Amino acid sequence: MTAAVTQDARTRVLRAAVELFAKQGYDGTSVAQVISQAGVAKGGFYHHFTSKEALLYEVYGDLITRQLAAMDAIVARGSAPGETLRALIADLVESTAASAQQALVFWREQHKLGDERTEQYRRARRRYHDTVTNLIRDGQSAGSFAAVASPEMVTFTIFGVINELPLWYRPQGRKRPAQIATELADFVLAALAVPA
Amino acid sequence: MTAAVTQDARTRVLRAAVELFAKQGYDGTSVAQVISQAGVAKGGFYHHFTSKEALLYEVYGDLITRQLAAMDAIVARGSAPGETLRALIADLVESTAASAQQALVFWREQHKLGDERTEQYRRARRRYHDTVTNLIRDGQSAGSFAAVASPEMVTFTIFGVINELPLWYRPQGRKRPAQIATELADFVLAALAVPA
DNA sequence: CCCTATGGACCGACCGGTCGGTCCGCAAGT
DNA sequence: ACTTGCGGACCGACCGGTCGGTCCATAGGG
Repeated sequence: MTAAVTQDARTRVLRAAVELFAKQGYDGTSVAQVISQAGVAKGGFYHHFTSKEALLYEVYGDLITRQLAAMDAIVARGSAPGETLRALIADLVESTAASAQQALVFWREQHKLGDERTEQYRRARRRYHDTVTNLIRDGQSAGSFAAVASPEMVTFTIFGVINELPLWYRPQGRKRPAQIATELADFVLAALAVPA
Repeated sequence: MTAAVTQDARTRVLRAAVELFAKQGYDGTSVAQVISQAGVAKGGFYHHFTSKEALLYEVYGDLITRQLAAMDAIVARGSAPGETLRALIADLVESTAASAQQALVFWREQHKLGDERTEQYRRARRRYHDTVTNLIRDGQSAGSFAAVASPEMVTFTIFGVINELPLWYRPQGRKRPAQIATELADFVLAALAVPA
């Protein structure tokens, strides 16, 4: 409501955490560093977050939720396999590039996700993974895609590039996210193209 | 020579470190955990290693060196681009699968590589990367490969899957490393195939 | 006045690393 | 063949400092 002249403490903490976790890793970042960069005292931090771990969950939960919602919307269109795959790649690449730091933190720290609360993030990613695999498998069965490799291998390849994108993508770089997405989709669809 | 009934302490420490770093991350693993699993006391550890960081360097240095040497040998054969690319993929996949934990540790902790000593690991990976990129670029110029995507994008894709292989590869799984390598090479070469 | 938001002193546990010392295989001295 | 001395492998108590987390005082809007 009140348009705060500076962001509220909670938001500042979240932003500082994303930046520091991306740069130094979760275990390599102390709560003291986070609150110092956010301009908040210890008490203020623990007023908003129950623990350092809770902070980590919040950092990567948001991106995954958005990507999953976008996936559902794209699949719901019911387009041809090739078109659907292209749209999925485009959204994944662009949302990952737009939130590269969150994506990097999730990717690097996902092995810390062990408890009940975070298992759902794993399941979310798993669902995304399975959806793409099924899309490719169905496309191959229907003859829209060539059976040049197993659906699993193709899926691992697609997610492999995208998951590592935060490591090499630079917002100031030559290539815009849309162009990266196009190139990747071209590459994948060329491999899956059925011989004329 | 003397087939030690138990490995020497140094080797046990190294093995324990790889395992724990892969499971919990470098910062998430204490020296106390490493020495406990290795069955060595604190003093014994610091007799063999100057610091915890030095231990990390040793854990991932060896694999990179071997992969780079294999790459040089393959390139030196001077085979056709397609054949060379297939051989590089095969070696990368198989060596990564065989040393999945080291590969995982390197990939997850590479952002910690900042000092002089470790910069060489970065350069080694960079050289591997550039070699593949040039191979694809030359192949495209010569007409052996289709210009379906930029050489950089193709390279990122290949290394993307392979770097994430430790996350999903299971030695007891259905697919042998050689089969994974074949599938991946088939996929990549299908995309790069020039239309007949 | 109470309730939410915040500050900062403070806590015990644990961190990476040090240090003085023990143990033992082995080669030289006799 | 027995003794002596030495050097490297290894031990575990201990260090200062930092960790994540707690607690209470306080400020200020309703």
